[in-house]
Amino acid sequence: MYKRGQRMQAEVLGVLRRRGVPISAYEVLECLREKNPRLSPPTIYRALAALAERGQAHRVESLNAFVACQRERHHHASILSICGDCGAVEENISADLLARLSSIAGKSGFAPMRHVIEVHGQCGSCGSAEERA
Amino acid sequence: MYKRGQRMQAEVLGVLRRRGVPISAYEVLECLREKNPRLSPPTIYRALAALAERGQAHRVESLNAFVACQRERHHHASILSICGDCGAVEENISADLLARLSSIAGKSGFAPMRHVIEVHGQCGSCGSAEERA
DNA sequence: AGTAGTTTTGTTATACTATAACATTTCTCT
DNA sequence: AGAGAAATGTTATAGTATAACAAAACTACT
Repeated sequence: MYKRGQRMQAEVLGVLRRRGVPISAYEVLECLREKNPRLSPPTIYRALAALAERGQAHRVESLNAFVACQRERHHHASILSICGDCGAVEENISADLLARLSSIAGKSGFAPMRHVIEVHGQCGSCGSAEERA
Repeated sequence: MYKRGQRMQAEVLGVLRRRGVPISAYEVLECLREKNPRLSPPTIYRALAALAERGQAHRVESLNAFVACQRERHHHASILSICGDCGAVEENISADLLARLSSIAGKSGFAPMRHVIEVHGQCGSCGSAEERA
């Protein structure tokens, strides 16, 4: 039986880390149900929300999925590069790009609060694998 | 009764334009059902997919919603600034930012195909409205 | 320790988003 | 006109997310 709070969040983060690629909240749920069949969606979503808030996991908006943070805990917006072939995600941070983005968005008085930057494409290894074929 | 294809897409685009702010596929559906109660989700999703493909509408990934393109039809990635207060969206295009983003993502051999850039915050008018209060 | 009040977590149910699969219609070409 | 291809309509269901309330745990105070 699970303890609460931090413990649940640690379990969820563990699943995200083991998988490496973004997975849906329901995939997390299935994994953890193997040990505790009574778990329900809100429990998972709450843990995911807490992890995302603390920067330990990120929600991938364009996939409706979640992934463990690859860097140390941070509160900067990530640039997520998502491979459509293998699902791998690479995480980058660029204060410069963020500043430019804020400046573009802010031209007409807009005050940015949260940045969503996701790039879909093909990762290096899938690209070279395709070349060889 | 509606004719097919282009006609349906025009109806959907009309709804998106009248609303101005991003709305869900189901909100579009409800609007159009006033005239044709037999419409179903796949019809709307197909029209939205066609519009998005041609750059006449954009999917807002972080809202699971759709909005009419504010500029002339284009195939560049948009920078969408989304006001959390009023829901208004402003659309910007910056080849420079896109190039920088591609370069960051491409550092490790990643080949970008589609860019998702969304900024949540507060728009100019909601900001000044708040000041006055 | 007891207990009233607050916050967190568990539970149930349901709402919202999206698409698979197949039937029907329309189009195009001969 | 009729065969084949493409687009659309229809039914059903899969997948994502949260509202609302119940129960448990924690806190601060006596």
